[in-house]
Amino acid sequence: MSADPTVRVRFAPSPTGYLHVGGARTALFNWLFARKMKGTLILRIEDTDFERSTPEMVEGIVQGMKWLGLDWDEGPFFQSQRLEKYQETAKKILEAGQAYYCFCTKDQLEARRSVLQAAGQPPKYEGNCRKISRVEAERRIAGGESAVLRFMVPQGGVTVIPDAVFGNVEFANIELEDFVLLRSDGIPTYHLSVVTDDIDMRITHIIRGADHLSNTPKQILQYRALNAAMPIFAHVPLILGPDKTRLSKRHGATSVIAYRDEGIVPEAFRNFLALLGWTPAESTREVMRDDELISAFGLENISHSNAVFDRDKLDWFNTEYIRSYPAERLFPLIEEEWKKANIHPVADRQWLLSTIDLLKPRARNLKDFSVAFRGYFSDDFTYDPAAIEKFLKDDATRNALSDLAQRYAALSEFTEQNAEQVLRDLAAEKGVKAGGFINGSRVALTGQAVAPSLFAIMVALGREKTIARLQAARNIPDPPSSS
RNA sequence: GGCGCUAUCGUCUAGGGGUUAGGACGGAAGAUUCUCAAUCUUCAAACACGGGUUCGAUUCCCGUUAGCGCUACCA
Repeated sequence: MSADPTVRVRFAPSPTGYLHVGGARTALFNWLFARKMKGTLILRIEDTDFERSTPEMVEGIVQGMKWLGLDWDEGPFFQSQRLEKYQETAKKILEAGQAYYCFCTKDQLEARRSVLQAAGQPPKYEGNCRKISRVEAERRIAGGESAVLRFMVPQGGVTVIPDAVFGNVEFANIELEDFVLLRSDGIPTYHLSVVTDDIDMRITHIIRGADHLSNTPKQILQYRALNAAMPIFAHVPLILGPDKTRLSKRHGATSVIAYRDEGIVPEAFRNFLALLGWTPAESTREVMRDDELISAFGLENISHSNAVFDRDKLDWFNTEYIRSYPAERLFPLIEEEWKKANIHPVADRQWLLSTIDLLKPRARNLKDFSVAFRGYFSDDFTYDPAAIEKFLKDDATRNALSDLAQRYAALSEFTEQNAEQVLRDLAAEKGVKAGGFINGSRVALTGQAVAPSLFAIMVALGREKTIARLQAARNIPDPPSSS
């Protein structure tokens, strides 16, 4: 598929207060498609359910999209501010003879539904008010009765959805009920507002979750009634939790922003999300940058089946990105983590950058730089009890580290080579393996058993801190004996 | 219940009438001995079930089962 600047797509979330994972993936696919085609991405907030929507809730969605680096070209538009448009469309459908007023009350409808259900019938609205003529309906409305406007679904035939991912999907019209277009207070339902806006905004491709597939015939019917050009539909499978049910709070974080707070790099999250339900036609490599993702993207390679959100794989992507990022790029993200952890490194930027480079091959998460690697950036760090247990529990080693510290103090030049030589000489004199001192020193210096090469650490920390921490090893409390 | 969608290792997936059914994450084992959550090597692990069609089905068709979705004056 080649660039087509007339392509117009939209991401149309309802304002729930945050951008959830499924929504983010839909937004991402729309974004990838728009960027690939050099088309236009529109952000539209579907806030016609006033009871559940507030303007502030949009902030969470915008924040999530910004974090993910998904920019849009038009909007955000708010459906709550376009109410007249929906009334106009409703009127057109009414004029076309494809809608009618319904005076049934909620209670009546509910009662009828339960009767039908009890009788084993599909609980759909039976169209009782179809027989009320328009003049009579208008007279009753003028008389103060409240009514909804329903679409008049054909009572036979099939509506087929030409879907770019699922192919042709057919629905028998008889299965559809005469759905509500306008509520009794004049507010449109979703079915009316999407169609109105998608036509008005000249949307060419509707890329959205597969949960909308079954609703699509209702929308196609409206396009026909309005004699409007049909967009291309592309329904993308849903994202499931590990138990294969729809992803929800039960499964952990559903808000995209929570992943930022958990130390995930945005590009890693985006890469992971892109590959959930889509695979590039010919690629074996999974770590893909923006431009690769964009040029490889296509509706035709979207999967037909739902995908389970795999946290382990996300963490792997995160590791890959942290490792491959230059320290410069990691720096602002890590600074955020330091701030949150109350770490204020006193060092010049160059030192910080090179230390980040030293550490990043072993990082899996941005939080590592403020937790496991805390000792590199702050003197206020703790010792991992398991590390002490493993490498630094006997007094002989601890005392030897003090000797080592003294020799380092006497050294004319403190380099990796010299530091190693001194340590190995000391071990030889004491008739023990150097490894014991190396591992013990590592724990004394960083509090961790997992770390880069010891002598690189020493030089990074500098002679002063190295000596101080080696000497402090004697005073490290023994780990609480655990069973 | 009705309608729709889906079904390849635990997970994401490639593949497709004849293949040792491929890759990635995760898992296991080994190497390294300056640690490992690093690195390298190796291994285990899948075509849901039943019928067709066919010389031959994991692949095509039908059914069953299961999962998911929709079935509102929610979106």
